[in-house]
Amino acid sequence: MTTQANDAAPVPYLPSIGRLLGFASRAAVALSERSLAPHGLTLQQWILLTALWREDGLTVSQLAAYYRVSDPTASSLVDRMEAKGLVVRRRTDRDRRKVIVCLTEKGRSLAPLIGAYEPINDVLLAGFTGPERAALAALLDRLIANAESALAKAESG
Amino acid sequence: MTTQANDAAPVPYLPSIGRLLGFASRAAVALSERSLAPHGLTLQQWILLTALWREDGLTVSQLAAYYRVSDPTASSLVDRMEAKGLVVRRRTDRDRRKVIVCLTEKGRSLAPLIGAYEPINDVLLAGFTGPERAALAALLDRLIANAESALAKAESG
DNA sequence: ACCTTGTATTTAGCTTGCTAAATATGTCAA
DNA sequence: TTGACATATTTAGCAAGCTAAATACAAGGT
Repeated sequence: MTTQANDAAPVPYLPSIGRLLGFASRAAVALSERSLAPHGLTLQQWILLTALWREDGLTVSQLAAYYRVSDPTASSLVDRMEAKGLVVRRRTDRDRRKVIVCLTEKGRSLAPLIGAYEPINDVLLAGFTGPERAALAALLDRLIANAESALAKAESG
Repeated sequence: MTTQANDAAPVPYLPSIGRLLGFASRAAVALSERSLAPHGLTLQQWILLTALWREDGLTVSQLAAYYRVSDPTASSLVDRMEAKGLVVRRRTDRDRRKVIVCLTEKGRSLAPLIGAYEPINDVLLAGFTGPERAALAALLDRLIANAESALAKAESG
């Protein structure tokens, strides 16, 4: 991707929607990281913080569900956020299996960044009309539902 | 994500298009891996093979451009494909810096899988009309172009 | 010939995602 | 109460993405 003085014409793409989603997702992540890096956050850390800014003390598996990743993924994200001093883990007394994740003063102080998605959306969706933005979101929602139902079906069957 | 017996209502999502793309992309990857695993391929390996099936002997950076990933990422994908016996690396004589990636007999024998994206598309886009499929692809293309131009602009500026 | 600059790839080291398995705690029935 | 099962989290180990830096070769000017 970096060094490109190639003579040959590029191989054409197959019309695979999964590939397109991958390109779009990576590009969006790269753009988001660009805005968040000055604040010392990665996109994933920002995402978990948006949940905690609205409701502090969520459990690890609630955070995983919010971000739709596996529990181990959420757990290791929390590891790094704890190492950065953004959150602390606390065991609950009601159910000692559960670990709730609580904002530190430092984590809370970044709360104004909850609106950081807006300028990023504006760049990604530049030139999109209102109905086009709504259509894209709706189509993606349907695609996600299709994928998740297919995955769930294969699990049980 | 796995264990879900939570009492509390989930924290609502912010309308971040990047988040939505991430969900969609991960779900699509999971679904694709499901179809390819029986053939011993990951999605990423299948993607690079689709390029080689149509034009054998591409260089590492041509493969990186095709998949729109960094050169190191492509290089390590080729490492694993070589370890699996799907491809071999060969140094060119015209320019001894270049490494071309060539299919082995085993890699070539999987070529019928070049159509594997079709059933996956059908699952992801189940219930989508033809125009909706076209609209989604067009919107994603525009979003990708927006992101890449913003990234390129920031680099030079 | 030599020195600089550019190009192509790889190496090193990090984050993020996954599954499978380990650990710890809770729950319920016999 | 004890044993079996369920739930919540973490650990271990892997694949895939990135940037920065190392390596190796090419090309051009002096």
